Amino acid sequence: MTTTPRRNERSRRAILDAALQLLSETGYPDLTIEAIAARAGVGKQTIYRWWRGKGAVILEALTDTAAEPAALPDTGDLRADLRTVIRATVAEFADPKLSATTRAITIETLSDEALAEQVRDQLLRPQLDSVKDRLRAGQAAGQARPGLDLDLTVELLFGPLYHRWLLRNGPLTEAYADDLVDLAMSAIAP
Amino acid sequence: MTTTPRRNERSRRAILDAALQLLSETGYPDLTIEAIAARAGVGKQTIYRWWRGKGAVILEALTDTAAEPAALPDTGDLRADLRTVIRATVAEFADPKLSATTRAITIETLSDEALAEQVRDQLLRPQLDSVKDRLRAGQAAGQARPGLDLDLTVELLFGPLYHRWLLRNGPLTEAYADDLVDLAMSAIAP
Amino acid sequence: MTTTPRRNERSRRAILDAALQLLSETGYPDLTIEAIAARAGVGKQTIYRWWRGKGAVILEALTDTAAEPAALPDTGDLRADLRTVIRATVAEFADPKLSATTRAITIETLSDEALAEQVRDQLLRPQLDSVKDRLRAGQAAGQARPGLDLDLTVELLFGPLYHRWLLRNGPLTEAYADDLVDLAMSAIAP
Amino acid sequence: MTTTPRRNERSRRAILDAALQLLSETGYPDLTIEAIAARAGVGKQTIYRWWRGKGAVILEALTDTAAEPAALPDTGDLRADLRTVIRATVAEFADPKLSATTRAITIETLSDEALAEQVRDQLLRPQLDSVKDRLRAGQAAGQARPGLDLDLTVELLFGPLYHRWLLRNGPLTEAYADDLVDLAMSAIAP
DNA sequence: GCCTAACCGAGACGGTACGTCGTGTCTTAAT
DNA sequence: ATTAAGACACGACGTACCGTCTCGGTTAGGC
Repeated sequence: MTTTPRRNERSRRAILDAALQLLSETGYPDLTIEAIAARAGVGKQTIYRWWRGKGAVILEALTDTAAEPAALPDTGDLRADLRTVIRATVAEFADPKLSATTRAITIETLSDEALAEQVRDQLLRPQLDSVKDRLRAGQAAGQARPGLDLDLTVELLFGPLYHRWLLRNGPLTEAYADDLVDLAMSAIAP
Repeated sequence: MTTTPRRNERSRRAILDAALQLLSETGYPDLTIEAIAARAGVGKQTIYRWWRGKGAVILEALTDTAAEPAALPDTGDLRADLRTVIRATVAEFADPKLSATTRAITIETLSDEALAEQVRDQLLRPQLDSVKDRLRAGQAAGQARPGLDLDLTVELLFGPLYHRWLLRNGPLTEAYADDLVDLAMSAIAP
Repeated sequence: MTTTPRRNERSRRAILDAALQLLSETGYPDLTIEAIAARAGVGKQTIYRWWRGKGAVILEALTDTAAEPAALPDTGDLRADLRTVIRATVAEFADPKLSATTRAITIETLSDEALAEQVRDQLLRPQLDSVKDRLRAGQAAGQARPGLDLDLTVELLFGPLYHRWLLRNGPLTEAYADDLVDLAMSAIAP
Repeated sequence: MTTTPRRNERSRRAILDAALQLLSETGYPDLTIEAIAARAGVGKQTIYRWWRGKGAVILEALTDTAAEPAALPDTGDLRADLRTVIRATVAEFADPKLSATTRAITIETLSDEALAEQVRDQLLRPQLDSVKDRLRAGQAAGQARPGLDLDLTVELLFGPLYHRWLLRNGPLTEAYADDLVDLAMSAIAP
């Protein structure tokens, strides 16, 4: 029987808060463990003891805060509901403040396979799955083609969005969101 | 009359070559200016004199090497031609060796606006534009809807691909490429 | 209550030893912090943490080693005793090996006021004071004029010596030492 | 027959002037060839072509400026004349501005044998010799002992002075100068 | 008065060391 | 046993100068 780690919750919170603060202040590449420890009033060791690196800290900070599963509305109108979610995502990406954390975690993801899995499973999948569920309901309601590969379809909606955002390949506006949904819908609708 | 900067071409090549070598050996996060300079037999100052950081070096190395515009084939069959290009891109992303550089430059892109612009204009746009041209030809040939927003359509093809690759959201196989093209085509075709 | 600086004595010794070694090998101007750190198996930061520069390191190395107060003999014959000490100093200056450290610290002294004070108080003064004491005893014994300014008199003995050494203004031999003492004695004796 | 070097006098002057300026502004250890060249509006090569290093530049600047042989007065009173010259030297050393150059050249002297010789022959010896001449005249006039080693005697006068100055071993005042001369005179006078 | 070498300014180059920063580990003292 | 604090070995950072090396442009003899 393993002894439960006598972990200091006060320190944990201070570290996660400090990390998010510093992230928005200095940007991810300039974020350091040293600074987090100092800001949190915590020894560096305490961070290294419980996390594998700054990526892991940020990930926990994120999942800890935005833990809501973001259930998708079902108004009965598939196109409208997709508009709602795509518009929301576009808005989040367009806001430098909000997209900072996503950007941060995405960077780390690119060179840390293990972290990438966690991010995918804990942050990305829940979001995509809720859309997938809505699409499935749409199929049942006859608003989406029965044969659709739903995983692929979800990517058809979010992929272009991430692409434009990451590669800065164009403006992220509400009109863009609507156009994207409309184009995707022509592949989705029966 | 401004004096032409008497830059040493031999050094420039040595630096770019060394950068690409080291990139494939150690990966981007562990790539250092110091190592590039040592490998190239060059003073660090010579790198800092002409580039803003390792991101800029890699970018130039990339654009310098793969400068070919990658003209798209036009067999008359739009779907087949798109399959060709998407399959090729999937193959590139699936190969750890080849995708290392793209991954590298994408990382830097995420936190360097200026670099991002250069990457977009010199690497990304030429690729996307060639596909856009093919789509336009497809419209003329009646294989694509006349009203399509071609920029959006191109993103519809490549976005999901980047999304899956960056976020490791699924396998990158030839079958995936084909399914993606088929799904996109149902939004493209008249 | 201030926390005692938990300084690593092993590192301190390794640094001082390495510094003295390198000093005799390469000479002071070519002595670098980098080399000291490497030789000592120590991070550069550890040197910068505890010393202000290479001058300070050498000073501590010197005071740490040659901490003996060098008590002057008193045979009852003032002239003979002064000969002894001046001959010893001449011999030290004439030996390239031994004078290397003195030369080194003197260089740094010339452009570092704070260091100069430390050198004066910790290395120079003890030596001069022991001679001053001997002179005072000489006065009591009637071998030196009662009215002598002893500080000045000490400088009269050592000044010419340093002058000849620093400015390379003549040979540093035993005969020179004796002549110097004799000349000075004619100003000292009643 | 060697061709006369077609040296640019304008550049030479600019370099020497710049060197002296910078010396008084930044101090000798922070004086760089690079800065001299920039200040003088001259290529670095031009300096390296004609001098062996910053020590040599300063030396030439010094000998070029203070070329006056500084003939010693002979009022018939040896003690008074020595007071004059020692007071003047003390004053020079006490003035931070004036002593900067001497200090600079002395530093370089300590680790450059060849330069040391030049300094000794071109700057130091002329000064000492003029005092030596005065002492010789003093001997003829019966104000100095006939048997004196004049080289040693000169050092007896200047040595303590340099010692006090270099090692910062006490104040450099007019009273000090007078006391020093008086003490030395008691070794000089018959 | 022309020709042609040497000299000039400018500054890029391969290097070395600088002093700083952050890493991840280790040690200490205090809960 | 965990914590805050921070020293430690290490390695890269970006900068400053070093002394050497082209580059054109200019300048001063020798013809």
